[in-house]
Amino acid sequence: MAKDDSARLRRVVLERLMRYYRWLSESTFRKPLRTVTSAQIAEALDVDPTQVRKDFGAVGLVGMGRVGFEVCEVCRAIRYVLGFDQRYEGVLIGAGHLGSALAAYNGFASYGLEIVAVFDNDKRKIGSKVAGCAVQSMRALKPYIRKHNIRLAILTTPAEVSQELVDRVVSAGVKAIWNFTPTRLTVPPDVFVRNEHISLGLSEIAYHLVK
Amino acid sequence: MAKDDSARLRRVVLERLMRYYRWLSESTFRKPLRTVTSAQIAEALDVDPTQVRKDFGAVGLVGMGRVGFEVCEVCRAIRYVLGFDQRYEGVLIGAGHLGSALAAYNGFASYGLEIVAVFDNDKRKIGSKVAGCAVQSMRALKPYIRKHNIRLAILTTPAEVSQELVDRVVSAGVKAIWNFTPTRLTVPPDVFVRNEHISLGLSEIAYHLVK
DNA sequence: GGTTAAACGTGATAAAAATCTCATAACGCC
DNA sequence: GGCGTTATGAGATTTTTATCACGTTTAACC
Repeated sequence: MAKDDSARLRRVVLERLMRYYRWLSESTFRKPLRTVTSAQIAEALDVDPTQVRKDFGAVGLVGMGRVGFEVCEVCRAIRYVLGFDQRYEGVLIGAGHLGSALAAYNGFASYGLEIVAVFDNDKRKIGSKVAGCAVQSMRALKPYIRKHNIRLAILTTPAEVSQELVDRVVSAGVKAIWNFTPTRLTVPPDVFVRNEHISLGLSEIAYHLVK
Repeated sequence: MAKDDSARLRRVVLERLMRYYRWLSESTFRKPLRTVTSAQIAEALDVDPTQVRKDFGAVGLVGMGRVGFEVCEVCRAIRYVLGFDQRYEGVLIGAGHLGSALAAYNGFASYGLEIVAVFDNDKRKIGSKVAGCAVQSMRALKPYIRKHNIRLAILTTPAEVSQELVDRVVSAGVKAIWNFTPTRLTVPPDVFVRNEHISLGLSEIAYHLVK
């Protein structure tokens, strides 16, 4: 059973947990397994088996000798620790290509996230629908967040305006920002920012391609 | 001057170099600086000044006491090491939302990457234009790669078909894959894969939001 | 039931990454 | 030109992350 260990989990661990979870979900979908061993997971995901056991240990999972771990229990523990079962609502700021792509991606729901509103500055976009959400004017942003108690903002705007928008949503009560903008944001210490910079990937690609 | 050090640079270093480069490019755009100190960069990007100097040292940059580093020289060295000045062509596989977003992003050119063709399975999309490229049938994929000597494939297809597509493009000569699919790909050792999994970000977001 | 093989849990170890400390060098000022 | 200030560069240290090694547990098999 997942016991609540108060020690904060590190980012690398969270990401690995996510990968275990995804693999378990889809592999059980293909062929339901009752149990799984750390070696199987390690093999499939190209990590060390010890790593898997350590990570599982960190979220309170214990396996059985000779058998391994119960798949459904592992999934449950990860869902619990990562908070996938608690629904939370996010607003999407910026209805450009990337914003639309994110809004259209319907896989978020299974991780608890629901995108409930989309905002953009472009008058031509306002009123149009993006993945079921009517695009609203930026003026509506702050009131909306206040009213619906939104805690997550997903940012896909041009870099120039991102800091200003962040200040606004933070002052409205947002506690986490998923930043797809190539900008380092300044926020109060109680606000969490996750940066997602695709262009970082280019550094590695270009480097390996040119070598 | 950027001297060619044969030691392979690690991923973290490459990514930081990219961040330095981006910041330097845009900050010189705002207000041209002739020189910059490691402390200034560190301050702006929230890293340790020593780290900056170490990274610079790794690409052969030397600074001057009391002055710092010459901006244009730093930029040049990073461009050189990361290979931004060598143009390379990539094909985009999958013209969905994310694919369109990537194709439309015109920032890649300044890092050397040009997306020269787009492929999709969906008959309704074939022939339509995505960011200036006519979407082609998947059947044309392999011949195209062969003919134009393409070395990079950007993958934004559904997870189920990604491995099969990878096998095809690799057999056609592709040497690097930028994978936006939530799948671990198997490739020969001489092919480089960079995985870009947005859903990993969700693990951290959900965790922090729920805590 | 006892034996064996397979998998776990964990403390020790190694590797990698980040940070600290400080001697050295260069510019600006008098 | 000498002196103080400031930034670099490199070695030492710490922290984090990953891997190894091994004793323990548990199901399967005779």
